[in-house]
Amino acid sequence: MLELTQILKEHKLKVTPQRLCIFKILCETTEHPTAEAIYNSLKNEFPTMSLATVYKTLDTLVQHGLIQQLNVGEDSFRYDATVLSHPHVKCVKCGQVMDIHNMQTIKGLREEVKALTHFDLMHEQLYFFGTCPTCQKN
Amino acid sequence: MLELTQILKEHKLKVTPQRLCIFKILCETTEHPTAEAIYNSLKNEFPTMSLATVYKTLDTLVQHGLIQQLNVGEDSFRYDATVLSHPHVKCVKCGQVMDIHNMQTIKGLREEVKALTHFDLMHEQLYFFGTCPTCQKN
DNA sequence: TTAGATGCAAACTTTTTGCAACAAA
DNA sequence: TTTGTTGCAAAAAGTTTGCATCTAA
Repeated sequence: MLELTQILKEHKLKVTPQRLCIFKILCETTEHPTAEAIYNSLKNEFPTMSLATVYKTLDTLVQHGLIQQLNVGEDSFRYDATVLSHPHVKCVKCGQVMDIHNMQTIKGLREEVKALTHFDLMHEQLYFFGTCPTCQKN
Repeated sequence: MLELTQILKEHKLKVTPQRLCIFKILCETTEHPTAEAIYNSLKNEFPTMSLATVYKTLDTLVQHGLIQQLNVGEDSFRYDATVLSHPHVKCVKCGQVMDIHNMQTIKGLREEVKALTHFDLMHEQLYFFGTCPTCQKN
């Protein structure tokens, strides 16, 4: 928590309990929650917290590069505290979204895209869809 | 147009002027339009066309695997008549979304994801972001 | 003290739904 | 004739905005 306070200060953001708590939730979960999900897991601790504040805070954190916004083909956005670009895989049965880290083949992929399109690439969003090991058994 | 009629019939879909026209627009463009954009380009020719019909038609076509829905991190969905899975690249300056075909490195990517996650993979959505050659010059 | 954040309600955007009239097969 | 489609309006869902109050610095 002290560390998160520090990070917010470094970005010249006022350190409020609401911000800290939203940021903390994102850092501690691997579930890539939506704004609504974050709001629901917070409103016990912060009964006066409003969904608008969640959205404003998430927007602020995205603007400062502290979290990233995901778009997994759903009707709402998800958020991820891991800013380093990494692919995600979503289970079409249970709906969970998982990170995939340490991919070796991405570098080659980027190079091929660059060669084919002549774009000056900045970042990418890679989403895979299928059935997770648990759902495969059922 | 005859060909599109044929395709709709093969899927046991009633062939209406609205459906044909929406399907045709998607087949002829490379711009990955949104529902709204399709509606706008149609309402001169079909003054009674409603946006709800566009959405219903797009949904029907997606369900039958005749088009695919894209989610390029925007607030609305785009649609693509090329069903074969292929990556897309979006210019962060001018906003255009382009197809990338004939990627050689995707197969290796899929295999690595499969090995790392043990998911039974079905499809993927790969989006790259950067500056297009035209915008680089400006 | 002051710049900026919160929280409520209202607005806005995109997409979906209900249903009566209509058109393709 | 029957089954499914269209088109309107209303609703739903997600997100943003305006503004008065409040709070961190």
